[in-house]
Amino acid sequence: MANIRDVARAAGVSIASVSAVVNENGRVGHEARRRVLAAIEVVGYSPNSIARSLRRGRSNLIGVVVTDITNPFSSALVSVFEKAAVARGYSVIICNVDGDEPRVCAILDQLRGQHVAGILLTPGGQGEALISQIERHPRPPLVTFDQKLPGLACDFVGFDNRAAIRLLVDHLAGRGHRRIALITGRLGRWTADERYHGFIEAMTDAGLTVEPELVARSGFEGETAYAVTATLMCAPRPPSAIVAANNVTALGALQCCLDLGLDCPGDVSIVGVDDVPWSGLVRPKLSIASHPVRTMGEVATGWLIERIEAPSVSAPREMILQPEFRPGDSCRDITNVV
Amino acid sequence: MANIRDVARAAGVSIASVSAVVNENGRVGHEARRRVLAAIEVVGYSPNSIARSLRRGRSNLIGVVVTDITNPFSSALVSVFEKAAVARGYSVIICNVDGDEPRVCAILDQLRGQHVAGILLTPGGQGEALISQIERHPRPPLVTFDQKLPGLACDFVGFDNRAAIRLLVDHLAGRGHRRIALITGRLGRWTADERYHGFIEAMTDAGLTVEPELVARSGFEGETAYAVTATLMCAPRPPSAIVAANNVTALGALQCCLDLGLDCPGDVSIVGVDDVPWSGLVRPKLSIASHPVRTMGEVATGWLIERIEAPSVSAPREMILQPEFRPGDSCRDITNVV
DNA sequence: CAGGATTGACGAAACGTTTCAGCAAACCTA
DNA sequence: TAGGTTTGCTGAAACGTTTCGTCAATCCTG
Repeated sequence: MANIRDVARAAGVSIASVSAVVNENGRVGHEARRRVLAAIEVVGYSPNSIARSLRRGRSNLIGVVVTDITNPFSSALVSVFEKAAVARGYSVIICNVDGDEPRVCAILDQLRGQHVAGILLTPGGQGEALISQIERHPRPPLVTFDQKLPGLACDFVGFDNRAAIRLLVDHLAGRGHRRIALITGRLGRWTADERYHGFIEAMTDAGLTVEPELVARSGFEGETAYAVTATLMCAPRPPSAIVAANNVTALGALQCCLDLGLDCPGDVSIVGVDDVPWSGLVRPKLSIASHPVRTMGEVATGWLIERIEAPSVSAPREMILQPEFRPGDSCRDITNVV
Repeated sequence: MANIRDVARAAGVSIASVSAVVNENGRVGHEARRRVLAAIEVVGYSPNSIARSLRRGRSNLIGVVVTDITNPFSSALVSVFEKAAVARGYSVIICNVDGDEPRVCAILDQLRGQHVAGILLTPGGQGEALISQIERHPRPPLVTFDQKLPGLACDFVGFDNRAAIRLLVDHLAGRGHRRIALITGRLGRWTADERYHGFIEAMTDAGLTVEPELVARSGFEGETAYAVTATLMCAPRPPSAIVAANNVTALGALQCCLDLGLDCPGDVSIVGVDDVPWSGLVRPKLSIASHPVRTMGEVATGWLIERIEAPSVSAPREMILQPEFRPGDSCRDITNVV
């Protein structure tokens, strides 16, 4: 493949001039520029971005770390992010981690070795080892997304998890539900903790009591949600409504109820956080608190690229987006007290 | 960040020896190796992969080009691919293209400029300009996936689209359906064409006639499928069954029928190609011909890395995986001829 | 018109790695 | 022990850029 030297030779100028033309910086005369552009065309030159990265000390790669790319939440994020990054001349390296912290640390090390220009991180995991690992080394610009790492000073784009749960609880309470169950994500993660506390708060504010046996711990996957739902619904006094901590757990819960022969919303009402693209086809249609992942992705990308290109050290920013209640057909009114 | 020179100095050896230790090639004595490893630990060295790539003439990046990352088919592929690639020491650059050919060409150019080690390509688009662009330049190892580019000599991992449609048509015909509609993807693409021809063949073999007004052209998106389904079902003599060309179109068709107040399978049977992860929650559960995307992804990754690491020019390979029929609740028997 | 400022172009030094040729020492083999 | 082979290690040359300092030529300005 033709390199900058070939172009210089063909144009009869120095390689420094070619570089100046290509990068549109430095001073180049009119005639020289013309000859360089022509030569580029002739020899079919395109800059070697590896050499450029080496010289510049950083690449044009941005790493995006997600916990599960097959979750529609992640793929929506990647989709938004990739588009915005490419439009600004960056390429996106995707790193899938299964949520365990050592793996995330290893990935971050690897990204550092690649000298990526920036990192968008959806942490997953508790965060302690991660934070210390992040703070130990100098690091490229970093924006954390969705999962907050408390105590780490960096930009964060997130979601008001408490408000989301509150919307759901209020809706159920308003329709007369009193025995409301919660299926949480793995506690210890910021989002799961927030949602858990949001549940406690909202229940208390609504004058309802949180019954410990109605708080079920699940992972973020549909399978575990399915299992805990079975336990919930087969208990002597099952709840009249279930609040699921995220999109996939809501679906798992719904599937479990259907498989148990229960009618939703007849026998049990189910609500969840986070929309999914095909939600219109799930019957009954779930009532949800929407999670504006696309907007969040756009903000995060903008912030990250801003930090990459203008690395003036300004204070970490934080943006928390608000949920919106979207009613479906998965809740019913409770008129007579159970 | 510490570089190889720092390690050499700390260990009291030459940088060539450090390199030999790090890459586990070359001859290094026992004592020297020990000192190098210790020094690496002390100075906190991790190799600069940009410099390495420059010297080696290629990076450890693999590009994966998909047409729509939010389609579960794509994200399953990316998930499988990323895992396998990372396990072998590669990183994955993700490139989302919206299906138009010039964009794919531009992306390929860019990947070439990045000196990626290999490319996994899910073409999208007709292919003529693409093929000529691919063949014009020297290119890194390339495996095409799902969409075949007829005439391009490179590895291909695909799916027996004709057989998939045949399974569906045979199933419907076996249950007495005679007026069977087809919703195709965009014709001109290999997969869509294959499915179209598979439909014609299977119908003919089953002794059924293909009625032109029952062959509807749609894009690959749920929205367009929704629209053409409306046209199909509102016609004077609607079909008793619909064969949808892919996962998303099947969902679009189903949604349309439900919205029209039709019962599925009571009023119309619907079948589709390709599974989706949440299919268990769509009611009625669709009968489908499964698309083994995970297996396909594993084969493709293996082939690509094989070509990267042992670039002996062997003949292009081709692997076509077979569908499997998975019955759901979206079909009924037709006993009395309509 | 003298002197300084600006412009246009260039050579060469980095960036951090891999790898090849070379060299001394140690090791065989007959 | 002489000759050749193997072993362990090293210096230096690339890979293709960007960028800095230098320099001549041209341009102002008073």
